[in-house]
Amino acid sequence: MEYKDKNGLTEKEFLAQYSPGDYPRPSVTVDMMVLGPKKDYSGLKILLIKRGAHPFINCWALPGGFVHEDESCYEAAARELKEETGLKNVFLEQVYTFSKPNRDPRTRVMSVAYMALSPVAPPVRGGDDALEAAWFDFEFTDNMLRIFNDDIGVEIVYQLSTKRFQNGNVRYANTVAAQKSKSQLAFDHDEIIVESMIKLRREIEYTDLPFSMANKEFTLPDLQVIYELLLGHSLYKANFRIMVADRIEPVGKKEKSIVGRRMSELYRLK
Amino acid sequence: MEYKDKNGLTEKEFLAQYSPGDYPRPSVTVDMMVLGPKKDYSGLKILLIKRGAHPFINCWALPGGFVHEDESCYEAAARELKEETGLKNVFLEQVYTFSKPNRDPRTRVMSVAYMALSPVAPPVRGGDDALEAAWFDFEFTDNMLRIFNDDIGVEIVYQLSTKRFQNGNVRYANTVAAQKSKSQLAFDHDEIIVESMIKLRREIEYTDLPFSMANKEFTLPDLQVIYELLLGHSLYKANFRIMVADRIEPVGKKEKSIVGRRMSELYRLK
DNA sequence: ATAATAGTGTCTATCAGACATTATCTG
DNA sequence: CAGATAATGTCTGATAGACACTATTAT
Repeated sequence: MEYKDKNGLTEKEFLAQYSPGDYPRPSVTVDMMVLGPKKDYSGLKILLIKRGAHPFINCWALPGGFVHEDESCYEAAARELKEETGLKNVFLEQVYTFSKPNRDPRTRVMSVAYMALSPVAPPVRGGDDALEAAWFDFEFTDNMLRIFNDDIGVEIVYQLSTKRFQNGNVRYANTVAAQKSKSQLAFDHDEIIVESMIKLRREIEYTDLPFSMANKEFTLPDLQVIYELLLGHSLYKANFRIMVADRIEPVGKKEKSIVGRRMSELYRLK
Repeated sequence: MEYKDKNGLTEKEFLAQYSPGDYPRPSVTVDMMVLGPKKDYSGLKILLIKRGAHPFINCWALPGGFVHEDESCYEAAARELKEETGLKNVFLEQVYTFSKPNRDPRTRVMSVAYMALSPVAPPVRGGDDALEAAWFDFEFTDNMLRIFNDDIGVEIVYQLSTKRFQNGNVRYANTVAAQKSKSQLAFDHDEIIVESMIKLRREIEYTDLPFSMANKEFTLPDLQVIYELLLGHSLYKANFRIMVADRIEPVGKKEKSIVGRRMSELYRLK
């Protein structure tokens, strides 16, 4: 058990004398695609931060920050998310690690991308703070990524197209974004959004992920709209209900009567 | 376009004077699960490296190494793979980034995990080199991960079980490994293998990934065996052929006659 | 009653899973 | 032709997709 190395040291002795070498070490950040529904479920919102420093000064960027020494990437993402929005205990999942040597013009910075899905899009600090944050309308179709906020007059548009790649002896298609508006997202944050959306839509097939954007108690019409917003296409009501039937249970209450006519049942996730 | 920051600098001026701050920066490595078929397709092999230094001295570990300053993680993984095995242009894909602060007892080291699938398991340097490498038999079932090499008398076994997690308001199950043999894998490499296999099996559903373990020209019985090895269960021949029918095209040759009776057609990926 | 949305019934084409049969090769 | 593997045929039950219908509420 107590092996010694070529210098005659045990593991304990080795670790006591170890000092990290002078390998060049990259900075590591987490960046997050944070999505929440509009209050009336008429669309999705994405959280962006306005950069106040070079590079990409005055560009909008995904929220994120450096990973501290004593925390995992997940913990860093959860911390940043809470600092920015107050949100905690929301769905938060690693997507991909972006590491092209020149993705940040300052120095070597790798970014571990996360996606977060929240049942709400709570107010964020806006106006003339040092760090300006805002929720933007978010549209992701087959050939277009459109992020805009009419209140502050910003529109960021990317055209999406598929490009063929080869990996081993297998070819496959990948989605790439091309800037179409005057404004752009900072760094490679367009790529982060594209990868996150692809992963998100794939995971909807075999997880309960859309439930994380619903309230604890929800109506089936609302849940269906969330599915439709995330998937980007509409669903047949009857088929949708069959699909989720064995994952939900009725609460026994009905929603508070709105302007509408018939009241819908409230359900919760089993 | 030419915005200046709070110090009155343009982006160009800012970058010229920029020096990376003294944030603590982690070391970043890539680690790879490299799988190849046995020559007779009777099983899978995994490539491991014997550690010659603390920590985990004399333990077997996934191949990998530090990401250099001028390369992406993908490039680092491809370089390490070629150095170790001579393999290039094989299927290579990022799996997950492991970042628990204490996953390496020396210092902060994050690992970006990759998986590689090769059509062959070429000889590697073994014996008494400083860096000893070897292919191990690889078995991954619902409840067991078993890695062994009878030539060198090593067996590493983990029991697999499912543990429930919560993410946002969604619960889901995850696979965890518990060491069952005297020998173990170094670091959290058991977790890396588990995550890689889960991702691999999921991706078989919607990609041509198993073709990357077949030769350019292959017979359908061979391709089916590869599918079965990767998925971990057997398939019905007729159903399998229907499933892959529209992705393959006949070469017009038959395989060189082996001991068997009828010769099978050769196909290639469309 | 009417308008509007909530919720259910049911048909069909497709497909995964299962098993049975035919075809082709060697000795 | 006997033995072995390659390749194809076909039945069945489940299910995704589509559309039509009934139910419940406020005014």
